[in-house]
Amino acid sequence: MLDIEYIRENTEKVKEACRNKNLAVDVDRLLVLDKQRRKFRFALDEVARKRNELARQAKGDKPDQQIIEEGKKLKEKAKSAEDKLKEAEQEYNNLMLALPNIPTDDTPVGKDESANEVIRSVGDKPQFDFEPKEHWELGQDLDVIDLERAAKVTGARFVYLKGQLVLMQFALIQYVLSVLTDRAVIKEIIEKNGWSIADTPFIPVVPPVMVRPEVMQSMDRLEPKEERYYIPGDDLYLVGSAEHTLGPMHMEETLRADGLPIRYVGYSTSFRREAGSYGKDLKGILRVHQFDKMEMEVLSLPENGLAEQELIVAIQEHIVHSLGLPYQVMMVSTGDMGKPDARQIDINTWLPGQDKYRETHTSDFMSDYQSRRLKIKVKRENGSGNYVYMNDATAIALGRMLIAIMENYQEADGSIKVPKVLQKYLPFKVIDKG
RNA sequence: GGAGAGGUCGCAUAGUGGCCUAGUGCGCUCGCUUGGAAAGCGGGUAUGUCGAAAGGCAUCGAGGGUUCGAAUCCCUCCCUCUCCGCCA
Repeated sequence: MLDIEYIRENTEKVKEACRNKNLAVDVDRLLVLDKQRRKFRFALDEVARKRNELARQAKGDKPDQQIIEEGKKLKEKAKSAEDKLKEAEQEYNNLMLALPNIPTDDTPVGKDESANEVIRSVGDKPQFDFEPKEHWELGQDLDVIDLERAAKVTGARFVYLKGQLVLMQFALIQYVLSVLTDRAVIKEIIEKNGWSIADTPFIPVVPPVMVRPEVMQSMDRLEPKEERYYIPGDDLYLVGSAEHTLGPMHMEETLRADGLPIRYVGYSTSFRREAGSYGKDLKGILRVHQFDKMEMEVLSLPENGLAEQELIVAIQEHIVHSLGLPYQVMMVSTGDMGKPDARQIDINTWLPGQDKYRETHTSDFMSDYQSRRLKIKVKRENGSGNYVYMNDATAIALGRMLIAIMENYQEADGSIKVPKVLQKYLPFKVIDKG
């Protein structure tokens, strides 16, 4: 949600953001409703004041008939004033919720993903003296990915991960936790880039994977609903990311400025219905309904919000790079970015089997768009500031990183070498048929 | 899942229809006092919203209702605690 004062003062900018994000929201109508809403609010307050006065008059005594009559009249007036206000406010709120966040100035403007800009490409693509295979082929041959039985038991786009691949998933979790919880690593990245933000390490969290609808609405992650799994008996949604329950962890709280930034790394299973992706990535585990992921979530002072995103991206790069995977960093354009994003940066990792870079990480700078909906505030000395800035980002999407490792580290015989940084967590250096 | 008890200002508590414009204690803070401190005494100490301001309005877990008038009565929901059941 945007600040109504900001909308009044920067109407053109808000309209431009809607256009650039391909969203149709009637901003002029919103401003009309804003005026109405305040007018009706004032009228209602006036009636309430009169009612309070009358109640004070009646205090202590048995009220006489005149006061009762007067009170009844005021009650009627209050009711109709309230109805008018509610009606205006409802439409106002709907429009407020429909408005997207304003993209930062350095976000490329464009209709869709074709306008995304690659900022940098890092790492050398591996050279093979054989035709590299895709991950599903490798996985099936090594008997570490079983899609057929998963389809039989649960359905398409579900998977059994098995054996050494599972051990590697847990090695990845261990490795990523070791990076994110180490103050020295965070400090080194910050100093190398000359940023002036805290070296606070990330606190590991295993969050709930179910969430209330109204909380998802506050996160602006409920829509499109078709993308979410829903449990009617309990009126709960399954999260599509740990972000969905990490972000609202501090909802309706006022945080101390000296307690910021708060940095979390959540580990959870994520559930996505993949509505609208029929026919896309049908083979393998690139796009499945259930996958495990580690997610960063950072609450910070407003002035540090952008630097926090820079830090997050640097951490993502550190992880991908240390795993020996070639990648590119991409600035996502207005047409492709999320509605609540002010700035979105993706990391696409090289998949030799597909001969393509594919999205493995995303980083969402939300400014105060989510915190305003979630009512997460910060108390400051000078009284200003109000809402915290929020960032969320992939720490590691386990399935997709496994794919990247399988395809980049494959050998001619179909075995897969274990990246160096993971070796200390595993009792083997190669995934093979054993 | 069943039974019961609760949710009030940063914390603790009082408050069973008008004296609540929510009291008291603690904490915090300013001042008096002091060589300095403690104690003591006095003042201040929530958030949102409308307004240029004065000030108004709203908020006692949330939402509805009854009433001239609700922290207080009724309904629905959320959460916490205790006991029982079930369970990794």
